[in-house]
Amino acid sequence: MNDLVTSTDLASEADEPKTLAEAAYRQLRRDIIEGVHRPGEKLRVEHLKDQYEVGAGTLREALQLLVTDALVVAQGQRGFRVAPISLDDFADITRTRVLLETSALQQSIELGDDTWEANVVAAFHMLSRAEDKLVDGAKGTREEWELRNRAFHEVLISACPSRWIRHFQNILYHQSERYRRLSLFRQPIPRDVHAEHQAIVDAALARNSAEATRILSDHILRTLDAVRQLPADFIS
Amino acid sequence: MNDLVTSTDLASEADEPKTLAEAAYRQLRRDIIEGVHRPGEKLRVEHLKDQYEVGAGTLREALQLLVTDALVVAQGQRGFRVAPISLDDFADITRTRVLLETSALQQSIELGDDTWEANVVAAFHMLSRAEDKLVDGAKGTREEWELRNRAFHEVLISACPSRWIRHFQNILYHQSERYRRLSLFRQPIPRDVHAEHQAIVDAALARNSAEATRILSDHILRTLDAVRQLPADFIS
DNA sequence: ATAATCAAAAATCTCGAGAAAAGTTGTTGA
DNA sequence: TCAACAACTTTTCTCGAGATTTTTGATTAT
Repeated sequence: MNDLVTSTDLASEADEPKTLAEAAYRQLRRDIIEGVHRPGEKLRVEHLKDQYEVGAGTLREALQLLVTDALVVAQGQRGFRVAPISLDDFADITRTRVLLETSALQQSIELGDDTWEANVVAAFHMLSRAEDKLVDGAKGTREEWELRNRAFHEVLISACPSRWIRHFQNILYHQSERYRRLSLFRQPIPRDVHAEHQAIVDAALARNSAEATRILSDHILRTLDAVRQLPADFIS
Repeated sequence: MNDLVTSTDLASEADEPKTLAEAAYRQLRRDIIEGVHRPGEKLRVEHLKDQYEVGAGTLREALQLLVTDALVVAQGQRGFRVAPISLDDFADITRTRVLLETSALQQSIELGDDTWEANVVAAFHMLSRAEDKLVDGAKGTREEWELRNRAFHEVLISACPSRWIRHFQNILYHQSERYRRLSLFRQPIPRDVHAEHQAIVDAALARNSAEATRILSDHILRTLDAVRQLPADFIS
């Protein structure tokens, strides 16, 4: 049932890294998203090439790839640094996500076939299971939940034929994931997220486009409100 | 009057290239957009490094930067090639542009101040002048028109506070520009584009958001219809 | 004490050569 | 004649050292 979903992103993602540069890229991306490298931190090639066990030029390429995702900024002749964060930026990311994701969902609902429906309920089921394990608080369950949450949102819009919207949505998801992890967001669990997901699934399967996009919109925007109520030194 | 506009893109663009890699990147981008390197064409590093007079590693970096703009695709261990084109892709690009650009215009109309209005009329004036010269058919006037057309569309949404929307819109504009130049589109001039631009300006200054976005939407989508009526070997 | 100037140090950027992989051609055997 | 295998050529990928640029720290003059 898993392989119903086929990854057709612009930057093909799913498969194994075929080159050292790409491997370093993925490790670096993971470390940045998880906050190992702090926002605004300078990324010195000479220092990192040992840590990631690649040559200088190779690491350089990995950094360039991260510029694509806007997780790293390159400044002229002054090297690289981790993209800074701000509340304004997160608000921007969230609103843009709403714009893209609602449009994508609308098209998905319009065009999705039986297989899409099956994928949606399957992904929702996986996510629900992950939520059950989450209350126990065992280690690694949070990681699992993040993955399945991402998969759920991805499957929802998987029937949207626009590769560009999915591409941009993908970038924004990485961005907001960074904010989510960086913030004290590691709090217990998001609110009654389960009910919201359930409502989205119901509306989607009922082909109620207006309702589904409305709920999804609220769902995404709620994370913005949550971050707004965080301590001010969040920007770090 | 010109410096009213401040470039605040994610990937800062306006200034001079500060590095060899970036210089090569811009030349390559220009050549790809103008069709010097055809869609699907293989981009061999060994051959291009002489042509652009940089080292192999440097050219490699330039190619990576182009992957960001989705003008070049990198395949695992099999080098780079110019991103292929298709009618479906162009349709996708155009529709996504409509989604982003109308949203941006709506916010611009809502938030734009006097300076924004001044920039809009100024850019429109520059564009109109370029159209006048265009009928003479002197060389280089087409280039000038493209630049000012781009500037006009950029200024229109310049009051949109979302850096992300402007960033994505920027990428898509490059993409559609490639299609426009690649196609036989070099035809006389787009239709009565002037009247459409005029109508957009009027609606924007009247703060008639619904009207302005409707016209802009039609305006962008019309280019899609034009391409649809091109010979089939357009995909080349 | 503050500001400007200049030299040392660190980091980035660039390059060409060597290692690994992919693609091509020619040969052998059924 | 066709398919499979092997050696060769081409291309990509990787690495470390040298050249430029930026940054830091100390010195001097106002």
